[in-house]
Amino acid sequence: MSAEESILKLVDAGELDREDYRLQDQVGFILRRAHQRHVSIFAAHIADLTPPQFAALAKLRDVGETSQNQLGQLIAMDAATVKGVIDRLKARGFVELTRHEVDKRRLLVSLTAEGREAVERLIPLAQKITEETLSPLSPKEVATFMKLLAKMA
Amino acid sequence: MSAEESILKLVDAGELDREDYRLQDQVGFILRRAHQRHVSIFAAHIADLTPPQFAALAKLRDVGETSQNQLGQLIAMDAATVKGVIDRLKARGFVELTRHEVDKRRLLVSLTAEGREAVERLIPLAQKITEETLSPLSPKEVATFMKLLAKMA
DNA sequence: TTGATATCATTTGCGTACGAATGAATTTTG
DNA sequence: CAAAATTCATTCGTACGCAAATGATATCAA
Repeated sequence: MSAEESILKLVDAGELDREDYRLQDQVGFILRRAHQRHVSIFAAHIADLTPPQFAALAKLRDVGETSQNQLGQLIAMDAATVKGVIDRLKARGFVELTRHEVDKRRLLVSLTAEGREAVERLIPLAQKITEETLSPLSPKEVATFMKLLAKMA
Repeated sequence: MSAEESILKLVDAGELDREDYRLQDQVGFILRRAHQRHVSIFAAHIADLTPPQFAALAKLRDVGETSQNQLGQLIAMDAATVKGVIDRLKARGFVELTRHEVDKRRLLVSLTAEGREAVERLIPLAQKITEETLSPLSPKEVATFMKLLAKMA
């Protein structure tokens, strides 16, 4: 008896319980695996920086000086997480922190020269990472996938 | 001048550096956000269990008793991660651990009655979670998206 | 059979990720 | 203006996620 037939038999018998929910078919599960795969590809190309750390640097390159909180919003990290990421980048000399002159609550983050040099150098690698992550898909599939993924996120 | 024109001007001037890599367009970044969103939806429906914990329970329901390592492979978790997840499920009384009689290295994991009751009760909620995660997409888009996501993961 | 290899589990260390609580500074509002 | 509400940053606690090292057990091969 094939797997198909086996399932149909269970349906008939009203014993589908074990068949109607397959973990490996759920978006959440596959999303998690896709993300894991990406992180692994990232690490293979950029060993000394994590994706969140690179995201912070790349975004700082775009927007220049911002507060820690605002940077967090731009790269989808809550305040507690962003703090850790920025702390580590600061320890490496990639960013520097200054208090906002007017609003003394704010902590302004900006790239150091070294930080800027690092992002510029890494961006070509980041493009390769994106490419490799999407490599199982054809160009047309990539376009479709990115559109739908963005719609969902 | 529109943003488009502004970019074109930069291209002409050979100053495209800041425009040719946009973090928010990279798969890795969007994948991370999509995953975050899913986890958040999950938590809203199932507050007392994390997605990895539920994954372990759901898979144990499918396969019955397995070793910790093998379970890890089935749910895409390395040995160190799986240990923590199983420890917490054990502390809650959802799984029980026994040494393999023949191969004394192996630690067999299986659902307790309480664990089984919990999964069965939660599966309908998990289905809702999948639904809600995919809700920004039309049924046709869902089919396309799931196919491509699986291909990529 | 024994010595090399492989497998299973555990531990350590580091880095996200986020809820909740706290305190300082700012803004809103009565 | 003064009290209430909000914002920014920090800290604590919990939970993945993975690399690397370790120890116990099994398997393979000379």
